[in-house]
Amino acid sequence: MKPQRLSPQDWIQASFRALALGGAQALRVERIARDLKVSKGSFYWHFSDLPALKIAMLDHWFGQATVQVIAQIEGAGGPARERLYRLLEIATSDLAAPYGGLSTEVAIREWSRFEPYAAKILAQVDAARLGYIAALIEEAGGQNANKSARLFIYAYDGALLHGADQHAGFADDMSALLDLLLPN
Amino acid sequence: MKPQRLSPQDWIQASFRALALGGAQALRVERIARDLKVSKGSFYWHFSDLPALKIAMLDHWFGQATVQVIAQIEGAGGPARERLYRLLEIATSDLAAPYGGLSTEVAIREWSRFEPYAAKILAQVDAARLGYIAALIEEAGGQNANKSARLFIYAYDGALLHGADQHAGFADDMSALLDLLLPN
DNA sequence: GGTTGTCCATACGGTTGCGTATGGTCTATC
DNA sequence: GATAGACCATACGCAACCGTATGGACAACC
Repeated sequence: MKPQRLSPQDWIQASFRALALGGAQALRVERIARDLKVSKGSFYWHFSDLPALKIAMLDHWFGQATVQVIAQIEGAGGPARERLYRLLEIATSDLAAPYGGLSTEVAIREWSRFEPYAAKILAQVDAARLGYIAALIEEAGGQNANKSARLFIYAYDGALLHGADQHAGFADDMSALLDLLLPN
Repeated sequence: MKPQRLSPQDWIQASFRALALGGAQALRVERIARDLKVSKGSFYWHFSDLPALKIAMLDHWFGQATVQVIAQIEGAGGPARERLYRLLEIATSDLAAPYGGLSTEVAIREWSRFEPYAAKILAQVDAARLGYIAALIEEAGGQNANKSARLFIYAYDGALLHGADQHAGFADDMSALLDLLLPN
């Protein structure tokens, strides 16, 4: 074993692992350091303190959770209805949350209940997603695009909260809802 | 001020306040003791340790979250569709969560992600609710009662997760979904 | 091959929280 | 009004964690 040589990105990645596995409460310097087989002297070299790491995590997640997903869907093109289903595919895969699966989503949402900056970032992500989905629904000819988009997002996040993404039938349930919301 | 004289129930109630305000992470002996203007010597008289308090909380919540609500609805009677809307009313009021509003629900759901006993109780609550709602939907003539009940619960809990219960239009959104799920 | 800067280990003081031990106070009961 | 039990305060040891201070290891560079 040669001596570890870490970057801030390594710390951010390990922190997302800890977040997904143990929730926001697991974001502790010494715990993540142990996971990286390194002392916390390393951490305080790369970051000024724990809040700085959290800000870096949230800023990183912001790009991951909105810009990248939307760009991926829009890049492929196709009619709105098809793009909605593709959104579903991407969301139900773990592409949108590379650091520990969909539980990252839920963890950040809990996190945001008591950490103002997390709440701020999450509000931006939610607004971006809502606007994008509402636009897709409207383009697909759905009625009450905003309300439908809200319901869809609520159901999706509620299913995540229930851990339904680990059950079979999750994708079926979501596409059934989409069929209800779009003109048959 | 005469000297405090507390019961285990007082501790449980104060603990639910702490849970709703600060999440599962706020369930600390000394914090709740401060809230009760009492030292932790009192706590360890009424409970053996912190896990014992948590178990008492969850057992208490179990009755509150299922039995009482269902009994209240069934007691009033009426056709299934009407009972579903009454369920909505009760759920959107704070009757189902007397210790700090709907955020108790969300807090327990976070809590259950890392506390096995909380997960066990929550699973029982979820199963009871799902069965009850599915039965109501079926009685009201809805198709795919189980899937519809799942979607309804997902959307409801997702809305709670988003804090939508504090926005106007929450009840409207939910009843709109119910209209989609029931035969028009 | 000495110097400089990057990256990490170790040791320290301070805080917070758990659970225990011990003693105090109030109440009921006789 | 003395006694027993219920209820609480205080003080202690222990562990986890934060942030800082200081020094060591290693590579690059001249």
